[in-house]
Amino acid sequence: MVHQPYETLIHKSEAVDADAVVLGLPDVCGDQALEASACCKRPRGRPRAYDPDLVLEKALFVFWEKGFAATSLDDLVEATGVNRPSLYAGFGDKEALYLKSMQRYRHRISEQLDTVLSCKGQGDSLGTIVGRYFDIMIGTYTGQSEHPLGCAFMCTALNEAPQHESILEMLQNTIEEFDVRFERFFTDAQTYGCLPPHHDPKVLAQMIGGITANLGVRARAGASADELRGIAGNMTRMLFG
Amino acid sequence: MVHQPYETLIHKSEAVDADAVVLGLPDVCGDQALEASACCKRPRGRPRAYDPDLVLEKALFVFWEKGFAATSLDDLVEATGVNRPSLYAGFGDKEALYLKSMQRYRHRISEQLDTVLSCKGQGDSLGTIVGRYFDIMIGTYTGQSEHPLGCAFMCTALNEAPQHESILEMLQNTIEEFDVRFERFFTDAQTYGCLPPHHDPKVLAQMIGGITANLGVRARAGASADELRGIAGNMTRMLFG
DNA sequence: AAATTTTTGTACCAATTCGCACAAAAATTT
DNA sequence: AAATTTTTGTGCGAATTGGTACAAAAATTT
Repeated sequence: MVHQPYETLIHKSEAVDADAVVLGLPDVCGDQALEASACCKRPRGRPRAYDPDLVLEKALFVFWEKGFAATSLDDLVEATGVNRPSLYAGFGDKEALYLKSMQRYRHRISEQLDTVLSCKGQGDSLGTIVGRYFDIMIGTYTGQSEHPLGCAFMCTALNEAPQHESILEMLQNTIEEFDVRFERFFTDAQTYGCLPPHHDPKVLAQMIGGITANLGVRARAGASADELRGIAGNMTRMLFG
Repeated sequence: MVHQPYETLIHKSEAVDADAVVLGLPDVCGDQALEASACCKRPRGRPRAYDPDLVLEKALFVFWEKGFAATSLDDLVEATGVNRPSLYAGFGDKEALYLKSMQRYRHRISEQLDTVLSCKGQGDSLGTIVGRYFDIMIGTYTGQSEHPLGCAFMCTALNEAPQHESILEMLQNTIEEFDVRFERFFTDAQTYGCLPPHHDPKVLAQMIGGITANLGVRARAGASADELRGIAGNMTRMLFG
């Protein structure tokens, strides 16, 4: 690998790594590399040769495919191009790297939901909004690889939850965030008159969660995006007319 | 460990291992031990010192809790009390042992469903039948351990599916069996007049699958049986009024 | 009782695991 | 240019991994 600070490479990286989606996300290394990109001046020591966000993206992909336990540090080194001590210095041990990768995954989806889940009663029916939501999830469940990888949380975090307290907590937080988000969405829909008042927003939110889980499972089992869209369509039609 | 053929122990085992449910299930070792219990005569060599079904039950529990990859053979030896070469001789390698354990899990649930899922129009409403089904699933998701372990398939098989063809196939078969089973249940319900004809049995089956997945996930994240019953109740009421 | 057959249990192997020590490298600061 | 600071990269090491060889044990068969 050529020795070159990642700041000089990152502008080319979008062309070189077309499949790696680089998004602006909150700080992921507690260190100075990010401050360097936020602040004006470059930090003191030798500059990092990698882009932390890109590393997390590639690490996420490996974890997503092989699971946490079966992913070795050699796998991560090979996938990210960053050698072991640098990974440790930058992200902590394997568990910390996994958590940060998953937080990135979660945050990206969360931002996508921001753009889709807003019911202000401006003409879009609930069904079409929920349909758009499912399209996004189906996209991430099937679009990251040749073979669909399903939901990264269900497929990898569930497996580790009993053995790793931190992963369990992350899982709980994610579920909680999901629940309140959709409950709020449906209460908003009711106040804007898009949803009849006899529906219970909490129950509807749980229903959405169930359907989402179903899509994530089926994707991991090999279902195509078209199949999943069919299922999601059936569900939305059943629930919202 | 005392050297003693398991045939002399198995009758006491129900008292000794009260938590280990021993059910009659199809052959699990391709060998002769089972033929010995089916046939009259004892086979030729040294008799097995373990009960294959009990071993699978204990192995299942370890896999369920730690996942396939993180479960070591030492874990299995400790949990089952059977040493390594005997495990290999009796069940094959780690993957084969996992598959057999999961088949047992699957088969046990399948038999429980047999007793619950039969709609012949004999007074039980669809809601109560489906409610009983959810109770069974909640039982297996929360009842095997102090901490709920969730759905063994979702929590462990999903994780391994992309890396182990055989596990992926088992997962696909399980989903397929589940789907056709519930689709048939709802079509039967329609023919017996328990379900209005405007419902689509396939869509309802997918809905049940989604809710089940939701319960399995939430259990793994620590939800109590009561919480899960609340969710399941909301869902059944919403669907079957 | 000797021969045969199957399981058991010890001991081991090669490979892989995660994590780290330490010197060289690459930058800024003085 | 010397000193300082941080990252890189080689290499290692203790522990664990899945799997097996082989002799002793425990049964039936002859």
